Amino acid sequence: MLLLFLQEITFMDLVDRFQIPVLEAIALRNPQATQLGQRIIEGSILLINELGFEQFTFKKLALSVGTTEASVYRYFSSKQKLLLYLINWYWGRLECRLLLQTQGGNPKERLVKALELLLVPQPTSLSFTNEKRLQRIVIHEASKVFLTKAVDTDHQTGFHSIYLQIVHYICDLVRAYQPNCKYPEMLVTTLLEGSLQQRFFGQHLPEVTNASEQEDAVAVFYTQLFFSYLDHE
Amino acid sequence: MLLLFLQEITFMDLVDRFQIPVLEAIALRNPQATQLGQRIIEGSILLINELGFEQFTFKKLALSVGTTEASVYRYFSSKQKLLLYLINWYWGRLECRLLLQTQGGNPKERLVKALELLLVPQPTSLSFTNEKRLQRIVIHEASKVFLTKAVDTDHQTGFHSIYLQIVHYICDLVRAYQPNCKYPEMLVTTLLEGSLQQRFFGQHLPEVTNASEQEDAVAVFYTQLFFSYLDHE
DNA sequence: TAGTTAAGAATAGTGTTGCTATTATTTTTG
DNA sequence: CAAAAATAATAGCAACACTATTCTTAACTA
Repeated sequence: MLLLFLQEITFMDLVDRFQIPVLEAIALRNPQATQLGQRIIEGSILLINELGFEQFTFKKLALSVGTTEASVYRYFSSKQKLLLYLINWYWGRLECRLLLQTQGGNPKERLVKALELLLVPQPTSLSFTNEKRLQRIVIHEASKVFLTKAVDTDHQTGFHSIYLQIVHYICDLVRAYQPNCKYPEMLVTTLLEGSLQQRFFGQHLPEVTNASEQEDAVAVFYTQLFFSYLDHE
Repeated sequence: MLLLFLQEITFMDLVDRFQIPVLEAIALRNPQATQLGQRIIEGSILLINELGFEQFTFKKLALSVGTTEASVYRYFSSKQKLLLYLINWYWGRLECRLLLQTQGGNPKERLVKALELLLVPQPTSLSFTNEKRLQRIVIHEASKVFLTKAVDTDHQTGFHSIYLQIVHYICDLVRAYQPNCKYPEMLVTTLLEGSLQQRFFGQHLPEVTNASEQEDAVAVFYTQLFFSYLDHE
């Protein structure tokens, strides 16, 4: 019991302290290393949530965390980079959980665990409200790091490498479970992106989803979809 | 043979002349009704393709079609509205095709036809290159009409009604085929949005999709996914 | 046919955004 | 403690989204 408790602490710690090399390439300085940097991250999560990414500016951010626009530019060369940083932070923690929590068991069990981690919002040691806000940003803004003129150069620079790793890792689990699967990548990204989109629809266009009907509708639907496709052949 | 030819012409005509009430609410004036309006539409398709929506401005558009920024604002109150117009134009023509081409047959046949219309790019009477460009805009920019702070008011105003109608129509086909299906809306939007996203990945992040492997991979995958889910229960 | 109206276009703005160069201040470290 | 490095503040610029106002031309009408 005590051991379990200690493991819990250690695990939370691991996920949060997990070093993500990509993040250092995205930011000009490491914002976690200074007090101002941390205020910038905290403040940006609050403000992007409040205003939406389009209305969010470094000037407004600077005002809200008590600094100047130019100082924010010393950490991030653009607001797009800041968003990329936040999104990668989120994916980085998901990847960490995936690697730690899908080690044991047979292929099916590992897949089921992976789907749970993807589809069910996970608790963290971040403050509850901050975690909710970051999830809201992922749901509302994550696609915007792809849907930009800079995708190709961002991709070349490796800014999306964590996302690629996650997709690749789950595809390997899929192939271990069902070696005949012809389109594992499509299946996995359909799940990843689709589940986020359904949560967006649930909040804003409830007519085109069933996400608002039950708490776990998204997880249930995509798990069924996933395995009925894999078990069909 | 002659009759078939005439029918072809009439059909093309129908799709293109199809009146879309939403479009009139989105634009300040009907751009199809004046020569300048048509140049604005044509020019915006070219320029959004070239620059991406973020870099696209009314000033650049005005320059490229030989008018002034203020004149463009007499047709569209913002560049977001112009994008909404283009995307709704695309959905409008898809809806028209759906209504015309999925009338006969049993539920299964109607569903198969509907999926084909959704998943396989359709020829039109627009110039081939212009049609390609509009499809590229839908793939790269369509989500941006949802992912904005104005979703809720846009939705209330009915700016997304064509999209809702399409989803609703196909959901009815799904229910006719498989009355027990618990999550038809999720299934249909997963297909609609997923297929666009896979084409985006195919062009920019080929590692996370199988869309680039064969010409028809997207259509094949989503058709399989769709029916293995519906036939599973 | 002269007069009224309205659509269309041009001019010239306003306020905001994204970003940078420069200078000043604080903190770190040899 | 002094030099170097990190951090912050000032001020500014070009571009952007959008608007108010005026001018021009075409269309209808008495």
